[in-house]
Order: sequence, then C-alpha cells, then structure tokens
Amino acid sequence: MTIIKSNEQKSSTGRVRKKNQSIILKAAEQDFLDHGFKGASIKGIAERAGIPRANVHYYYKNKEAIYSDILLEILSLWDSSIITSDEEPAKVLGDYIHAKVMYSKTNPEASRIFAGEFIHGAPRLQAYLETSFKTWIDEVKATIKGWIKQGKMDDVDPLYLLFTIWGATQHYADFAPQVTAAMGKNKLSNDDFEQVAKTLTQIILKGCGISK
Amino acid sequence: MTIIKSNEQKSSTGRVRKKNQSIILKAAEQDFLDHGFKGASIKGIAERAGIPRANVHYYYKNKEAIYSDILLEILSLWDSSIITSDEEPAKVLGDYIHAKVMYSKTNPEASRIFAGEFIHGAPRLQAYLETSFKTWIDEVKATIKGWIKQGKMDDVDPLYLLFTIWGATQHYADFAPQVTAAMGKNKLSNDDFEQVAKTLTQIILKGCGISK
DNA sequence: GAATAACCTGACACAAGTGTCAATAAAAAT
DNA sequence: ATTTTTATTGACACTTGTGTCAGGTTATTC
Repeated sequence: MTIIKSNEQKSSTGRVRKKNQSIILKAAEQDFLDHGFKGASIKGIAERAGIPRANVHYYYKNKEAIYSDILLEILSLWDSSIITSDEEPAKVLGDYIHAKVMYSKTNPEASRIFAGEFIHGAPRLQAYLETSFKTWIDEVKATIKGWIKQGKMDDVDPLYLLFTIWGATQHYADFAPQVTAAMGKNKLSNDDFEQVAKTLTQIILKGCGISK
Repeated sequence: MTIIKSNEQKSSTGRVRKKNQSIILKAAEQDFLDHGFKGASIKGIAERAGIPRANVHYYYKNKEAIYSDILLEILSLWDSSIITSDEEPAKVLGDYIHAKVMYSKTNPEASRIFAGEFIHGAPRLQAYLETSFKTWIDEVKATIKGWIKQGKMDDVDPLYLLFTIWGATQHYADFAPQVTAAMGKNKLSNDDFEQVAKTLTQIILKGCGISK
C-alpha cells in the first residue's frame, strides 16, 4: 500500500455506506491509537464500532485499507496551514505557530497517529515525503531565505526553524500524558493552549530576531 | 506491570544468562521499534535473535517482562542529564540542549520507544510520572523561576520552556524520516547534529532573553 | 409493489501467536 | 569425575485473529 490513491473502494449511491464507513473509521482511529497499527485488529475495531466483524470486511478489504483512509485524511489536514510570502514574518510565523498549537488541541488523535507512523519508520509515507511534502518544504525554505536576505530576521537555517516549531507544537498532542503530569492537570484548558501559543511565538520570534 | 521494580527474574551465577538476555533485549528493542509493543511478538523477537522461541521463554516470562526491562533502562538514561542551579542559565541551558540533541543522535531507538509509550497513553509510565519525574520537574521549575526573579531571563513559564526544548530536540530522533526527507539526506552527520544544537541554543537563549 | 442492488452476518477453514513441559545437553561446583 | 545446576529445544494444547462465502434482509429504483 502506498498513500496517494483514491479512498473509496466501490462506487455507490452511498448513504448507508457513508454512515457506516464513518463509524468504522472512528472506531479504527481509536483502536490504532491504543494499540498501534500492527496491534490493532479488525476484531477490536468491529467490537468498538458495535457491528459484526464480517460487516467491517464488507466495507474494507483489510486493516491496511482502513488505515490508508485514515492516514489520507490526516495528511490532507496536516499541511493545510500555509506559510505565504506576502506578509511580514512576525505575522506569518505567529499565525502558523498558533495554528499548529490549535491543531494539537483539536486533533490530538491525528497528530499521534501521524507521529506513530514516523516512529515506526514511516513505511507508508514515502510517496508523500517525496512529493507534496518536498514541494511544500522547498517553497517555505525559499520564503524564509528571502526574509533573511532582506534583513527581516537572523540567519537561521529555515529547516531547523521549522523542525523547532513542529516539535514544540506537536509535543502537546504527542506527549500529552507527560505534559499533563508535569502541569499537574488532567487536561489542558483553552487558556492553556492560548498561553502556549503566545509563549512559543514570543520565544521563537525573539529567538530569530524578528521584531513585531 | 508497573515500572519501578527489579529487572532480574532469577538470581544466578549468570554469564550465559547475561549474554543471552542481552541478545534478546537487543532483538526485542528492534522488534518493538518496527511494530510497536502490541505488534511485536515473541516469535518475531526469537527469530531476530536467532534462537528458538522456547528459549526466550526460559529467560522471560512474557512480552511484558522483556518490555519492562527495556523501558527501565531507557528511563534511567532519560533524565540523567541534569539542570543544576549553580551555573549561569546560558551555560546550564546550553549544555542541556546540547545533551538532548546528542541523545537523539546516539539513542534514537530509546527516544522512539519512549515516544511510542506516550503516544499510546503511557499506560506503563504512570508510577514514573508521579514520582521521580514529578520531583525532577519541581526542582527545575524552582531553578528557572529563580533565574527569572534575579532578572537573568524573561518571564517565561518554565514548563513551556522545557516542553519546547524536549519537543525540538527529540524531534530529530522521533521524526527522523521526515527530517531526512526535508533535508534531502539519508542520515544526519555529526556536524548536522552540532549545527542543530547550536541553532537551537541560539534561538532559545535569545528567545528567553538570556545573554551569554 | 416487483425487481434489483446494496447491505448484513453466522459459520468455516486457516494462519499466527502463546505458554508449558518433559527430555536432553552443557556448565559449574564439589 | 561425578553431581548438581543451568540452559536448550521440539512438541502439544490453546487462544486470538483473518478472509471468504452463502443465504438472508433491507433499501432503492423503475
């Protein structure tokens, strides 16, 4: 299996189909989160979804097909927050950091499945990494290099800057149990996330010599 | 199973034992990395180690016992880099960031297993998070708050600062396939890691208003 | 309201993994 | 050199998971 291919497996008037697929995907996402790809089972997914296993097989050929559908959706979300070249760096990066923090808050499951994929060597993401991801990276690199040339920020390797933002923001979803343990809370509040975005923006902008 | 307990399961004159356990643990670590905890199998571990499955069972009761041994070792490594209060913040944080980046370079497997544990809800790390981790956190928090009070750095929430450092440094181990894809390399060199440490230190120190 | 397509599901035949045990071999101790 | 302890391994009984299929049920279409 490789990503970048259609996610339906039969054309149909779909309605029952659509509803059921959504139920299955939701259950599957949870099962993948709890047990990882290999650890999850169609049996477990079916039980979670409250339908007989054979019914899951009716909609999806196998576990790979389910996972593929989920991953595809996650990828489409992931690089939807954009970095444009028309605005000032403070605004662009500030917005980006904010969007990434909020993504961790709103889609922690997606973030964690994505992370799990990389941890296990990203066997299913090769195509993605070589195509749309690479393109995206190259554009952003150019934009940031432009800012540096214009003296709008320090000479910081654009990639290291990006990795810092990703690592720092995704951390709140991927390492949630550690974060909450450190903060002595069960769950971060809206305000907490806003505060994270603010602090992170402050550190990174100032750290890169970007004035507001 | 809960962490914090002895890792041997039988006293012995051990020698053959020690050697074999080490072979098994090494094979197991790789299997856990490839497939996750639930996805890994004793069968697979035995094959990787090149010994019959029953022989693995002779040394380890089950998969949990193997994993427990591995996790214990990782934990002992993890918070061994210390943050002391006797030095200036620039030196202490610089050293810490450097140590963390080098940990990602030297022990990527450990970092990834650790991350995997959190991604799947950290079921085995509860005891650790509530005890030694909490203590460590509280000490560091106090140290950083001291620096802020003394005007040695900006008023940045110590926890957010820590999370930023962790996220940014561990990223190079946990998301290695993404990092190498973005950089267009197969593997980061020694110099790359040194450069990462340098850039990260620069961004974070400057970002927190710490002068060298 | 019949006919056709979509959906549901128990049952079957396999495949993969687990843990234990008894018989045997290799090491260590005396 | 013999005994005792530790280590090795094939085999067995069992559990969990997979994918398919045939016969039935429910929706849709005409």
